[in-house]
Amino acid sequence: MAISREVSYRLERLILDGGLAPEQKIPSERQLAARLRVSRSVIREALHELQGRGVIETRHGKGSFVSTMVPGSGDLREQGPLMHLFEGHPRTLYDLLEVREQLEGQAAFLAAKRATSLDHHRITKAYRALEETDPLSNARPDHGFHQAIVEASHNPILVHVLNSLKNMMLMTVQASVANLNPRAEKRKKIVQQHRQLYEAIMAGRPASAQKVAMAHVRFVSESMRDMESEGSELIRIPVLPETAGNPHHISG
Amino acid sequence: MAISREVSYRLERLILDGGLAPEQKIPSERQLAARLRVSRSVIREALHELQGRGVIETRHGKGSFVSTMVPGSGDLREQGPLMHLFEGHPRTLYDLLEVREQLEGQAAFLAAKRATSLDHHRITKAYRALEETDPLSNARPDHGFHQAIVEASHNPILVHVLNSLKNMMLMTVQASVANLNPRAEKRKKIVQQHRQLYEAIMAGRPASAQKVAMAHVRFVSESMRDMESEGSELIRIPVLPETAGNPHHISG
DNA sequence: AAGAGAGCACTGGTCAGACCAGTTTCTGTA
DNA sequence: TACAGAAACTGGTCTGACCAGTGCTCTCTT
Repeated sequence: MAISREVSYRLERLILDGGLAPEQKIPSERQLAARLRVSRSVIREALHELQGRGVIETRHGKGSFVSTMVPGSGDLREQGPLMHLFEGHPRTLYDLLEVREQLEGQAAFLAAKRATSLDHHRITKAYRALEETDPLSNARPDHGFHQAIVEASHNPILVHVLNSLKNMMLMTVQASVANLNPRAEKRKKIVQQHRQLYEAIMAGRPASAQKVAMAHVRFVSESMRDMESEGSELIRIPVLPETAGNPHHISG
Repeated sequence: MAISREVSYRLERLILDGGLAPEQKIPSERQLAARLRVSRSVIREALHELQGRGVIETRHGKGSFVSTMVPGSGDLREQGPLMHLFEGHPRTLYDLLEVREQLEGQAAFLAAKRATSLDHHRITKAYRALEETDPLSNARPDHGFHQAIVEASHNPILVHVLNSLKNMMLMTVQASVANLNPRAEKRKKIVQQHRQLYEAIMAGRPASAQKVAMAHVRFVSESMRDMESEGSELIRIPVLPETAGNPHHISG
């Protein structure tokens, strides 16, 4: 599928499911481009599509805003501003991961319990792709692997919620960056966890799969914390006025 | 006005005013750009807008074509993205509860761990209201109690996700009904679970709180299954949107 | 002559970088 | 202190390049 279409879907889901309130400002085109790792053209085309659907409105020099009348958002509207959570607060990322730990664990549990032979096939395929790819160059296989597991849970609600959370994570800078900047020794541990998770699910050991999956997310979370506390060269997109730097040079 | 907007209007008018019939191919992007004397970017953005409005469809390598479906004639994009999940309603409810079991458990766990004295106060107040109300006449205190616990988790993401799930549940018929139609003996068990949950949180026993909360959701789920298999009459009541969680005092 | 295949000429899709045009914020002066 | 101007944002447009599907055509083989 075309990337711009994917992007527009993701943004729409984020807006409709993620509780972004009307009149809420969404990140600038350049920020979105950097975070989603696509060119600005793609972002602009996706935004124009959402504009056509009436999901957002754009004002020259100001930004793009969630439309006041978003169809189907009636129930989530009164959630109040959730967007401010994304603006530079690293805390939110860990809140996200805290929830994800639980849900990824459940997904693994259910996958080990319910996976059909077709699921097994898909998961295996994704796992092989994961093994044979240089993690530094491409994070896609990692996503594919986890996605296959989540879908093997055969719980559409779970799939949907985890998808929303993943989209939210993409809005934070650190998440993406950290995904691509694993230390060697940490990378090794992650590979091991992936293998354990794979084996537990294929062997049909729910409790074990759950435990490994939860440990995996927790490990990722802690790794990010480490990198952060080390004051390593985390690239921060300054949404807050206090850290006014230049938002360039994000792409990897 | 923005040029791309003008272009999309002109094209739409051209199509709708009879110039172009459904399934008819419209000129290529490069041709349009040359003819209207604008860059291809502008054309692409305008086309994406029309795509969002459902006026045209685009196929890679072939071109753009007028949609068979005319805009404005009530079509698919009315319903929110969540609603399609409820098409086969019965199963979805249990998927929902499956996820809730996990997250309510986590919320209870975190609440027992992180609740401040203010949280304790709120939870106690909600619990007292719960005790003193006839559950058959009003389900509000039940919501309030759980809401207070979730907010005491101090994880805004968790609060948000559980709120969304609760809103989803309210859209299913059975959920509301079952909430109001508990058998006497089941009601007794639920009261007991509430008490255990309350005590575990106030005493700061995370593991215990989690266990009880999960058992509670699971019990509710199983009760619904029982009622369903008994073939009891499902009273169809309209969903009341006001019970949707109030965004107040989400501690920060 | 008939068929298969390679190549080419389209189509849309993505990218990079530059510059223009509004808006907001910071800053140095009067 | 107040105000005007300079940054530093925002979206809007342009250019030119290249990638990726599609389908026609022409040639070479059989």
